[in-house]
Amino acid sequence: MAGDVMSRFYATTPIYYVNGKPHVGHAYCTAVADTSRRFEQLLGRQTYFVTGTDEHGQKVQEAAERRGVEPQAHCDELSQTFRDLWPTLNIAPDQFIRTTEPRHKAVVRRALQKLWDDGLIEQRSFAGWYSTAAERYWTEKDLIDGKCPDSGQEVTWLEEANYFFLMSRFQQPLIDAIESGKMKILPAKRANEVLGFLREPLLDLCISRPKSRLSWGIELPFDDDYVTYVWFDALMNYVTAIGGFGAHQDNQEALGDTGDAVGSEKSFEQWWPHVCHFLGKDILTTHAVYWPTMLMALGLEPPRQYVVTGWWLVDNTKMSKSLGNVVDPLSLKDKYGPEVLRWFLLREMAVGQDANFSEAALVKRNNTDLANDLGNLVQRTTVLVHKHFDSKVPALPAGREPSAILSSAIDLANYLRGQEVAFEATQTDHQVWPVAKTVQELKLHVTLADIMTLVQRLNRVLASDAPFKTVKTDKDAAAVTVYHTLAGIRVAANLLWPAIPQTSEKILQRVGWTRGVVSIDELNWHDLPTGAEVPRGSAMFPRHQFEVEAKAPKVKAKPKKSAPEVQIDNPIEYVQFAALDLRVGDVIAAEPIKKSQKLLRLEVSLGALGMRQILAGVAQHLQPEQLVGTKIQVLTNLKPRKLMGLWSQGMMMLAETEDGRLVPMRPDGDAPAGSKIA
RNA sequence: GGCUGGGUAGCUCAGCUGGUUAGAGCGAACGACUCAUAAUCGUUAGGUCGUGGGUUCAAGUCCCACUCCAGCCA
Repeated sequence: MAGDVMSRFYATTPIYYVNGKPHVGHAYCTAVADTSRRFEQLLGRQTYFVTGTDEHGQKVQEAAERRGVEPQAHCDELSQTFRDLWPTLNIAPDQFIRTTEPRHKAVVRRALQKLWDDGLIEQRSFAGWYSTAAERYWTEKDLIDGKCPDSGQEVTWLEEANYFFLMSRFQQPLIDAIESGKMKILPAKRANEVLGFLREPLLDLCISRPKSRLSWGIELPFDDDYVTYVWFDALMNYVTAIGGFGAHQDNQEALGDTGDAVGSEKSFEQWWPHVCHFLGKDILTTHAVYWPTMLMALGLEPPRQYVVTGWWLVDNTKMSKSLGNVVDPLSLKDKYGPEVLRWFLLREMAVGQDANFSEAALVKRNNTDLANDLGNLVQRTTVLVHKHFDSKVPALPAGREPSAILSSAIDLANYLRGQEVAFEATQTDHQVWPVAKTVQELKLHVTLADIMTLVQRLNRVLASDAPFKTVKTDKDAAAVTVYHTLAGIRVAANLLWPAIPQTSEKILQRVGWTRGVVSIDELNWHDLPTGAEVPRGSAMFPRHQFEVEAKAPKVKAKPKKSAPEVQIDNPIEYVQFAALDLRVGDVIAAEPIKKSQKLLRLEVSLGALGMRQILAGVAQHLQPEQLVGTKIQVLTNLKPRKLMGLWSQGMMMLAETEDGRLVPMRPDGDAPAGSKIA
């Protein structure tokens, strides 16, 4: 199949909207696309990878106005920050496209003209309550107190004519495309979502904005009082980038000589529809509904594949531009290096699901996967070469066979490469799949984990074959082990190249392989030439310290005989303790609750943290007067609970004596309300 | 409110069309080794598989109800 059209892979990211700076969501999606295309490249497919910026529309116009600059100047600046970011993450798009480029505007206008000529765009007048803040119309019943339900801002009654793309006509064809698998959406739950959306009648899409409201856009070719709706404009970039709708000539001019990739008459039909759109779940509808119907209307095939990524969360909250309390993940590339960040993003998150971001987790990934497993393997192996084999890849002595464990590593490598290997016999600890399979399913985290099993297997080989021992008694045996370990490292590094390209290339050098990364078909274990120089080098992945405050003290690791035995019932980790938010509170008010014999209702001030209502079951032990004006200890992050119809937003800490009395825990000395107790 | 998907070991999750003692990774414990970045290798984890019913010779695995969570839609 190699070489034919089916083996092409055109990867796109969304073109990012320039109303803000790049954040980890952008970086993640682009890194996945980059890695995915590199894997496809390894698998022998022709690939092309495009990213860029989306620059028209109201929000950009406003952002520019706020900064007091021209929209174009604003776009130039922000677009550049995106363009400059990718190389620093070792992300290598083939093309960076901007929607304000003439070549793109021309495509949008040609496309609109065609739809207009074909009667697939209609003018309709429309009236409704328009909110400038939300940039949309609302119906009467949407309004809350006569204001915009989203922004709370004033709305104005507008009546205007607009142009509508007759999207509704393509509802059934779209459903068919999804159900038949012609248009594949991963993960499957996202396809379900789209189908769910399509169970309701699909409306036509308003694709124009009157210039009186918005000037920053592409003029409609058939009515220059209007500009194009930003999504219609933006989505077309996927066509422009590969030379569709006559863009190939402009592409040639704009991009220089790209071979026949995107600048020839044939480039578009070569690449379309063999596309894989990577996108975040927040823009699923535009991509999986608007876009394919637009394409169908234009007489083109819908996209072959979508990969919908999830969000990075911090404390289960979406992380994007504005979270002042959190380390900016992107800044961690400066602290730990781009490859560590890439590895973390790709290995930690299952494509399509959400995942939690933390610096501690990143450091752990670095230390366990990269430093301990991979980096240390390279180090310990090459050191043996330097010490015992004259810094050269040892020759394979005749008549010596690799050990069983070593053979199993070779089998594993070939299995990962997709070769038919009787592999089950060689007990793997867990299920491993050929790289091609998991890559096609976009389970990149699984792909990487699977490749790492090869690294682990090689570490096992060293422990089991013990060349550092045999070298003293049977140097040939050691030579066999060391040669194969080097060869195995080469295979692993080559397979890991899509995720950590720079490091991978360094590792190849370190094991005496100077011919660069090869495709998976050519990745023969035994190709590593003997006698090649093995250069000296330092550790590739330094271990990092990142002390989580909640880390349990490790002091008691080796208890001495003299250590007193302490019986602890139900011991907990420090983490569990740290999860409790205990604070000093001032009791401002206290009163009994009518129908309850036990409960007192307290109003407690936590200083800067505000007031809390707390129901405490102490009515039979304490009078309200004994509490008002005093300080108590409060567990503030206990899940609020309703008792006797009242919310209790915390718990008062009490000592329960053996005879059943409840005694309030009171801070000794002067601790202000809100102070943390630890 | 409607639809969809979930609730499995401390944490993150696998468990396909129902079938022997419910799995992996991380963490933890213990042991081995000493070439290596105090790295590596091995052994160990006994969890009412959200709750309650039901179908079946047999159910995390199918059905019903309940509950909690997430997503999509309105």
